[in-house]
Amino acid sequence: MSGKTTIYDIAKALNITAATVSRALNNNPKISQSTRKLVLETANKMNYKQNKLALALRSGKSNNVGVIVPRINTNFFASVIRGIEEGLHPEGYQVIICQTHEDENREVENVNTLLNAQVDGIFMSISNLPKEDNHYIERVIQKNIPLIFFDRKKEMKNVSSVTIDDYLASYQTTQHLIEQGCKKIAYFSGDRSLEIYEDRYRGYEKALLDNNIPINPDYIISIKSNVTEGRDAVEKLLALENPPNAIFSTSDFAALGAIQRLKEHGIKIPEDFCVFGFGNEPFTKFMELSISTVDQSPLEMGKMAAQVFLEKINNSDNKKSENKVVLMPKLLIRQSSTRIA
Amino acid sequence: MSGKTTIYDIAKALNITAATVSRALNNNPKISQSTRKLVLETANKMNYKQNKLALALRSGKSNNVGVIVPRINTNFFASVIRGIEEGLHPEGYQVIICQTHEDENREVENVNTLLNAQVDGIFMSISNLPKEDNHYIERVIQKNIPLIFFDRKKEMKNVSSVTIDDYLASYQTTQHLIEQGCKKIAYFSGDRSLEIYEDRYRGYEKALLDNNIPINPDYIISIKSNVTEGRDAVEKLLALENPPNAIFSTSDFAALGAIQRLKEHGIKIPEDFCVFGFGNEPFTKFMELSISTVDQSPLEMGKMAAQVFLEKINNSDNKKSENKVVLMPKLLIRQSSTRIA
DNA sequence: TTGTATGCGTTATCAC
DNA sequence: GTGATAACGCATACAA
Repeated sequence: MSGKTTIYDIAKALNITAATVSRALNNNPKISQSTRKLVLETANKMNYKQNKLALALRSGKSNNVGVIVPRINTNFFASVIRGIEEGLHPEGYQVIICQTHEDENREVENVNTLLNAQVDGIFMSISNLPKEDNHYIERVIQKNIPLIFFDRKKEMKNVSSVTIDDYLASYQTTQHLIEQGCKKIAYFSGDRSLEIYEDRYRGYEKALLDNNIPINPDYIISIKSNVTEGRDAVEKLLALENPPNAIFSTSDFAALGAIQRLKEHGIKIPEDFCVFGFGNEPFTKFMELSISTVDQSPLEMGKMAAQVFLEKINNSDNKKSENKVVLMPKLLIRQSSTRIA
Repeated sequence: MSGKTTIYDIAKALNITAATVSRALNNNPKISQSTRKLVLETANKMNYKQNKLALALRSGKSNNVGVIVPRINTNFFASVIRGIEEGLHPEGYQVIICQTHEDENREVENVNTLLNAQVDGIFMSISNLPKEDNHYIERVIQKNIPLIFFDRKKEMKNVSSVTIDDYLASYQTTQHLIEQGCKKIAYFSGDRSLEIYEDRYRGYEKALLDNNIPINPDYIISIKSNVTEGRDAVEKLLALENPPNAIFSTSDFAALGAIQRLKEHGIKIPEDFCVFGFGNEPFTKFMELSISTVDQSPLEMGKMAAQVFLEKINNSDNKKSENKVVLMPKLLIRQSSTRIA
């Protein structure tokens, strides 16, 4: 009783065959009520549990999906994963997580591992730069297993994606800052070889253009998403002959660093200087000076990604098609950018 | 070439048998160098990838472990999971995540699901109250698959655990507050039917006792871990005839809510009132008034849990034994509780 | 309605 | 050193 009861054990106990047991367990119509009941009872008595591994091997369907993210312990990624899990749990899928640490070798390795594990789908937020070598991704598509990018996507045929409209978010944010009276808006950019950062940059650029504000290359600073880089960037900006009076940071952490450093310089926010972040990290709301930011609705993004996956799975003719879902960003205008009430 | 190449395909291509291919692939000593090389080459050419599912079924080892947490998107749990993943990845294990949403039915369901998926180990942070019915946990132990509790554990035979010394953390924190001149220390408690919260309460109690400070039942408030509950609790405390002059909150979020509300009442922190949190949520450090808190080193906790699991797996004689690891908490004394420099 | 036989992809145990 | 065969646990096509 301790180990594992199989359908054979049940069959033996009932002097019937394993096939019949299997049918009874699976509510197969071709079976008499009496034997079904009998099987169900003894199965329960013998504490039978289906071995998903055997089922998976037999059916070619593991009921597992893989999620690949740079790291799991940031609010954004953790929340997306939560959304995916919640969307897929009712359908009986389990979620396997993989981290890349922004290392593209790890990304390739993770994809292969998931493929070998026979997952039924892969969700991923790109880490590596969009090089020419997409061989490992092609393999996924060829195997005809659904691939869904979220947030950091790569434009590809036959690959679905769920993202927010980064261009729009960026455009609206820049527009907002201009309306607050800021004409000299610095921009903290992520790596623009990733689509989301390129899109955000274009939104910023376009908004300035539409307002007849020239682009100042000195105001464009490439940063990594952490506090220190935000602080350093502020130093550079304040050393300029003509320093800016606002920062739009594509990272909340860098925005925080910027605010810290600006304050240390005695600059008043938002009176003298506006700051806008991106990502709606929990701390942005909690600060005494709350930080304006863009909400990416990660939970909804995850749930939507789950839906996209399920649709692909259920419409087998649809499997080859792609579905690009673009969610609306939400500007959370808080104290750090509110001059005009 | 698109679908799946099996060892049979390789065997056929080489006019040898699948067994030989398998041996070659697994570096079995009983094989000639020449055939091995040949097999390896064609395997590579045909883009062969081992089907882990078949291997798992055959070997009874899935190379998957399950992690069960109340929710994945809090810094603490996400970081522990990260630690587990990083500790297990080098050994070839994949991590399957499950959420309970603090619902004990979900907890039972998740354990069963993981068992059916034939995971090689289960890591879990208890959600449900330690009722008498531990049947679902017993099943895990009986099946002889390693079970490791982290943080929210349950005292049981044959179950390992990794926790911090909650009693000590709480004792030291209370002692610290007393040393800062606070004799009237309110306490925000979690559900004391969970061991960690009981331990923390005992630490608080003992420190007061050791300092000849009587316990004031009005100061003990049971809260959930969120901002609102912290705010509400402060209201209750300030309405007392003899209100406290410090709060030790076992939740950072409640500590934040408390601070917000205290400030709104014009109470100065830390001059008039000290506040101490628990958990080292990222925002505690970022606040303009940084919040003192207890660091639980979640990353280390996860890595340690991974180690405990690996030791159990590798010493099969050790499998039945238990290993209770207790990590040292770190008090992070920040502005919200620093009167004396 | 039930039983028989087979295959999912591997590896281990025999033989040769 | 290599081949044939069985087994892991399950579900189904085919027979009966």
